[in-house]
Amino acid sequence: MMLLEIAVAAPIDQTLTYRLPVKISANPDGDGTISLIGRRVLVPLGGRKVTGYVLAEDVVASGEFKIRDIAEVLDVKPVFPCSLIALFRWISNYYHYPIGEVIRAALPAGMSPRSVRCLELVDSAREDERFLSLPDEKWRITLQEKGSLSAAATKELLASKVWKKTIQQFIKLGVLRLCESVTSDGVKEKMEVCYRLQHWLPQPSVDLPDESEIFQHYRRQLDAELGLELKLSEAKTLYYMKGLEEKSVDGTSPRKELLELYAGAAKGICDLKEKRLVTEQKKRVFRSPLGERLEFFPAPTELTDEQNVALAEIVPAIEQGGYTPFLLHGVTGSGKTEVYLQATAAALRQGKSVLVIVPEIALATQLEAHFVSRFGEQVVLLHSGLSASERFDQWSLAMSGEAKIVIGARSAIFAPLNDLGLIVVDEEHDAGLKQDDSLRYNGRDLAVVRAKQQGIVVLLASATPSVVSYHNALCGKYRLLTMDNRVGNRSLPKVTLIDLRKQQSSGKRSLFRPQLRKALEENFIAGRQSVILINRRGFSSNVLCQECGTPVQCRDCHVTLTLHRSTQQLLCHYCGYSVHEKTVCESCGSMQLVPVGFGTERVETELQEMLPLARVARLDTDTAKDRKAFLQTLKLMRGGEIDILVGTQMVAKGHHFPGVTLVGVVWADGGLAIPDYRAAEKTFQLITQVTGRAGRGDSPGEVYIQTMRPEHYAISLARTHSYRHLVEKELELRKNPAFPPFVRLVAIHIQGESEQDVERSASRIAAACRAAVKEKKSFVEILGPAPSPIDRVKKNYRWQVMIKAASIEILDALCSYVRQNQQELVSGRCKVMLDKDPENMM
DNA sequence: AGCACGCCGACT
DNA sequence: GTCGGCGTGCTC
Repeated sequence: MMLLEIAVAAPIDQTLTYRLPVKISANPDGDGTISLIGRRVLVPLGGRKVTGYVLAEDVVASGEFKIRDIAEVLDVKPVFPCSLIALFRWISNYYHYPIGEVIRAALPAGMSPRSVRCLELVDSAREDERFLSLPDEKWRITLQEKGSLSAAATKELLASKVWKKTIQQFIKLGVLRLCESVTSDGVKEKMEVCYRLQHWLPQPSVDLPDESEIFQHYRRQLDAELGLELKLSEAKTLYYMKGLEEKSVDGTSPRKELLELYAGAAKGICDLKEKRLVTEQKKRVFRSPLGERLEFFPAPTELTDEQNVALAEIVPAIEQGGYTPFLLHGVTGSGKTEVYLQATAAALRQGKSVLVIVPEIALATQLEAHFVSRFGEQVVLLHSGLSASERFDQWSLAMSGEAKIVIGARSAIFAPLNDLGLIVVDEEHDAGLKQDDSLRYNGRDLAVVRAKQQGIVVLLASATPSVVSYHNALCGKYRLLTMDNRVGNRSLPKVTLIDLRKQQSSGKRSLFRPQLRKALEENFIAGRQSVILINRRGFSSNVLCQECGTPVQCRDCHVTLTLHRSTQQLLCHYCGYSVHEKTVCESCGSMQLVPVGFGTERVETELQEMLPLARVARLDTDTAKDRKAFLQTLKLMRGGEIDILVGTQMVAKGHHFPGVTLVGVVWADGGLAIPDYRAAEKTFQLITQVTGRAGRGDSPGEVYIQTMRPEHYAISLARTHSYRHLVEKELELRKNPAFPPFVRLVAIHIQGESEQDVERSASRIAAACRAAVKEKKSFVEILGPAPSPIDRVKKNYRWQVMIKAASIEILDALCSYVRQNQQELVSGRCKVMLDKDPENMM
């Protein structure tokens, strides 16, 4: 009797114990030694069946509960390697999320079936008068016509007050019945019918000039050897099969291809099967996600000195094995990709596999081209943009070891690679690495945890590392690698600041000051490309001093206040501090405080008016919704078919646009006004990243930055590319009031349809936390409750409580406390979500 | 999450 | 006096 530790796909914190009954064989193929760990099972839970993930075998039951039998073993081999189990447990514990849900989120969608109930009309009761006399409701007609209802329809019906009772009566009468069935996965391995020749056909001894001679040869041969009389169609089929077999790896001919060559094969195959000359088998096929040919990138003939220095540290670490975290700070254009490629090659030489995490699909596609150019077929792409079946295929390739390199967005951190030797995280500072719904994990942090657990090298890289990561490097937690120079000794672009506060003298007010306008015109005439960045973050309602450009800040929190017109208040979304909207500027005393913000399209329109002949394209959240269109725009830009690309942060990310020589930023300080303690850090990163788009080709780049606050350190330091000064300044500022890396944060989000319930719940949670930490000696602070910066989403009101603590233990204790007492703390139907290390403060 | 068990209002 | 509402609490 074997007991198993199983994580069920339900919100239960603990793992459960189930028995593997003797009648269920774990290994239907007869091999009794293969473990169940990492495989999926179907288990009874309460009154239904759900997917369970086997985490351990031969466990000891505590005897506290009755142990039920597994209903079914769903896989013949593991779907995730056992090395990931420790990561799943860590995540469950760290992010306070049920372990089964963690695994469900980690696996490709559609791999966690559950049982559903369908209402059926009992056949013998088809003519039941009581049933037939029911009103002509849709469900009754469907039942009569099809005999059964879909799971969704059944659920809806049983939830309705009007019909529940009637249905139950008919079930009692034996007219209707509820049938339990397991939802089909949706994602299945795609199988293909293949044929295999059972009799070896010798090549014709002499070169036979035409096909009909070959057919005759086959017929004579088989007649002589086996006494079989072949029809012409059979001989022809054999001939084409032989051709296909020679091309295939495993000596089989796919039915589809065979029929394309020779339609008569449909009949021929049937006859050949009867004669036992051909057998049929089903084979896995893999659907290629590569829509089109990838660009080829040749390997460089030599590396830069800095690349060599970095690799001289990374490669030995990979060869020796053991947990070694690196932070690679390499300016834009310094050739970080080549470092990833060389490091990957080193890991592959050790027989290890490699995981590459990027913040965004578009970047994955770009990196993929580099990796495929160097390593060919061993590379797979794993990201949410793939269809469920494509994702499943890529997953299987990684699991089976056929793919050695996985490139993907944050969820690829769960890639089922065995023998991992290296994890690379590109653009490690990017907020896109943080998942901001349901399980709120940070892909970069998980990369470090996975590397630590598996004792391998992790390489975090960025032109603008996050302040927290850089601080870790300064403290010695990470090994710091620096690349300060661009490949080919190209200089970083010259950055010019344009002060927006200086009044425009003449005529119509434009979003572009003369200097930028002139540069754009000249660049267009010279046939070169430009990029214009609009900092979308500046579009929320902030109040800015017209005289000095300073936004109104919170007294305690070092974040910008948000304008609430309805209440005429300026409100802090961290702690709830508020002032009347008519206030004075703290830095200059001016009363000239005005709300800011302008429309995105206006930038595009104005550019088009300015340069009617220019091909202008826009890249923002609106236009990026369609992934294909988004990638198409990037491709057009890369191919030089767009003159000016306008966009939000998206245009700034590590895209390689070789023809861009001019970059303009419409309003650089817009992002400084967002209510986020990292506003300055993010603004600096954005400007630096977009600046890096200029002058990557042969011509040196120019950058024009329009700003209300040229003297603000985030902007002035970006002008001089002074990353290290920015870090120093930020670290100084974050000591008081304390923010990461000096404290840890958790945001507790409360949302629900009733504003009152949400507010009351938030207050109770905050009060309970305050009471719980009264005695604590080490630093802990509870901020709020306060409405979330975006305080109403889809009919839901949102509030938040923020907890700052010096020790992670206190933070975790509070999280557990809130979760355990949720029932008492939360009123009505409010949802509570814990966000550890929050990235997006909105 | 589902689903069962369990305690208070509108009906026969 | 019953039926049935949906509030708490468990699921190996």
